[in-house]
Amino acid sequence: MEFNMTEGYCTDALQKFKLDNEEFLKNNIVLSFLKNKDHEDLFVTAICNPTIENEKKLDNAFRKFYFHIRFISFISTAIYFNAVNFDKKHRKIQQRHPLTVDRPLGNDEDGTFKDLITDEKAQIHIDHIIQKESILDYLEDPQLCSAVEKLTEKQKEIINLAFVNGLSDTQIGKILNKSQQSVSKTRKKAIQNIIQSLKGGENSK
DNA sequence: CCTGTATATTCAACTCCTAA
DNA sequence: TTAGGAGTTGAATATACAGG
Repeated sequence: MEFNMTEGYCTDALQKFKLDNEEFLKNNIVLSFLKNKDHEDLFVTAICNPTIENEKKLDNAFRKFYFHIRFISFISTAIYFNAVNFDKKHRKIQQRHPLTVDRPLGNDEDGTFKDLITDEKAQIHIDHIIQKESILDYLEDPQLCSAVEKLTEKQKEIINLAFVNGLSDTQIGKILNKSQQSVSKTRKKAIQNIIQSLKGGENSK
């Protein structure tokens, strides 16, 4: 670390400081701070003329500089993790809702990608549609429908079995391979969530 | 009153997701 | 990367109620 010694009048003081604070002057933040000409001047002045005012000026300059560094570091970390989270979320959505395959194949060929794919899971079984009743089929109130739609898949499944099929907690537990207590709790939680949603809807009016 | 059944509650442990 | 919140679970226990 070489200081600006054009002042010349306190070379000894600066040399002494350098010797006494070797480790301190190797610190990256300190080095970075002193790279700025104004900071270096403040630093040299504070050593050559160590009045309270000069030290205060140096302190304030360092505080500002340090805040700036921390702020940039925070923003940079936040951007990084947001990017990671966004990527994770995006991949997940893509996994859950595969991209449309309706795009034309191009290359002068007729048809789309879906014409080339046979996916058993994508087959629509009319029996399933007819048999699989949902509680939503029985609800007319849009707010209530929206509240039910907000529930987790587990909660919706249990609500359906309990209120559409009229099964007991124990029976539902057997079907879903869960304990009766677990079913009871999830059902109750679902109802609480519905009430909460409805209350929220009312408040927002 | 006792017993059996259904349901509710409490607690600790766990996973998953989100925000920082 | 990590802390914290929400959701879920099973075990243990409590409560309600019908029937003998």
